[in-house]
Amino acid sequence: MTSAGTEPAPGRRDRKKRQTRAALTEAALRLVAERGLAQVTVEEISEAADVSPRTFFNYFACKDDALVGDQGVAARLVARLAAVPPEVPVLAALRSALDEVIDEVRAERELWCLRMDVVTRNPALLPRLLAGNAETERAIVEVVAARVGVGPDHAYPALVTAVTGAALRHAMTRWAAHPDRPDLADLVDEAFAALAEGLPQPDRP
Amino acid sequence: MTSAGTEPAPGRRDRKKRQTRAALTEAALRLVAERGLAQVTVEEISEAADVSPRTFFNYFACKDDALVGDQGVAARLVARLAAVPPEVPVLAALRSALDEVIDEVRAERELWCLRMDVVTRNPALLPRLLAGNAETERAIVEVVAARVGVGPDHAYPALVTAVTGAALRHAMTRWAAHPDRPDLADLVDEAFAALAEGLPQPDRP
DNA sequence: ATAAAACATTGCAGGGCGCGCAAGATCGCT
DNA sequence: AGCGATCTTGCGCGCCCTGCAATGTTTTAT
Repeated sequence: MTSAGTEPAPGRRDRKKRQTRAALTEAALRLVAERGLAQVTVEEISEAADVSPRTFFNYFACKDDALVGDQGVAARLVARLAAVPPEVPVLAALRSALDEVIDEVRAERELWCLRMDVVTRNPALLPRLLAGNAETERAIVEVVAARVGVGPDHAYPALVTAVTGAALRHAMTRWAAHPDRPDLADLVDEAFAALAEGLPQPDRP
Repeated sequence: MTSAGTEPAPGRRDRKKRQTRAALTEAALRLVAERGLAQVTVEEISEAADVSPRTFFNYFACKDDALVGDQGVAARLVARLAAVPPEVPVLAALRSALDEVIDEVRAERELWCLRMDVVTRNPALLPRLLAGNAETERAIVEVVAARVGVGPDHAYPALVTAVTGAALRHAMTRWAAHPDRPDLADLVDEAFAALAEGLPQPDRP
């Protein structure tokens, strides 16, 4: 069956593209994790992925994108968010929609460990992680606005999007910092719970 | 030793440096606001500020830094935060410490309008605005940790820092978007109030 | 099956960025 | 005035990123 879910047909071409893209990101992450961002050139990454340096830029607009590139996660997040029943509060809905992202992290655990390692060592990359670009943020803002029943120019949707994005990135950074790697879902839950309660100060020990 | 207030002694040299730095940022902002980020070269900025292109890089590590460069705002914010009485809750303390930043924005209103204009048109710059770099964030995290009475590796300080940073950037973006430019302090207050209340959904109209 | 259209990869050329180095100018201090 | 520290500048270099045109491969249409 070729008309399975939503995709029209993979085709050899698309498969090769995905392969090449994956090879480039993996090569980039491994090399940068080893030597540091500045000590790795696009030429070396392309070499490791066995493509021409010019081809690298057919896949990624810049070197950083090979490390934190989105790969359509954002679009799926938006779709998932739109599918959550409208009566669910916004924070809970966002948290629920993140389950899919968390699953993807689980599915490619090693790669994500590498990625977070690279990101924590190059904090300039952090904001670009997961919904870091303007287009994605805008899309999420619109869906959130629709959920709460206000216009997309209202302050609330943008605030919630920015703040929850920060909370998510915080949870992922924490996940990467712990050597024993607790479940990412728990860390995200903690952060979202703190948000929903107004960031109450923890009890002094 | 001229131990007047806090500064040792301005001196002609420092004055010239400040002048040059200011000239570079202003030139950069004006040119980029006019033509767009990609259509302005470092050479043109340096030309407009009447220094050599090489000198530009003695002041800023990259082109972007001339647009969103910190100028020590972060250090003052940290100092200010440490000066807030310990019994004040963290969110209120952060909000209070931001008064100084808000005053600086007021003092250089035109420049900040330009800057926010540039930032909104180039959203990749947004995270680097006001405490966007790793060192600054780390400093704020430490002060917050000390205030709350937990270690700097506890999750809470980092979460609060990341989230309030997002809220501040949200307020500034909103400030820039409004043609009538309401008082920035009010927008920051709104955002912080929403945070403290756990981001309650607004009433549907 | 064969031809045509569509697309991916590559090399080449080039502008711009960012930095290390060393010479010259300027400033602060005694 | 003179010395040391600091700042500016020119030069050169490697790297990033893009546009263009040629080649080869996959897909589609006939």
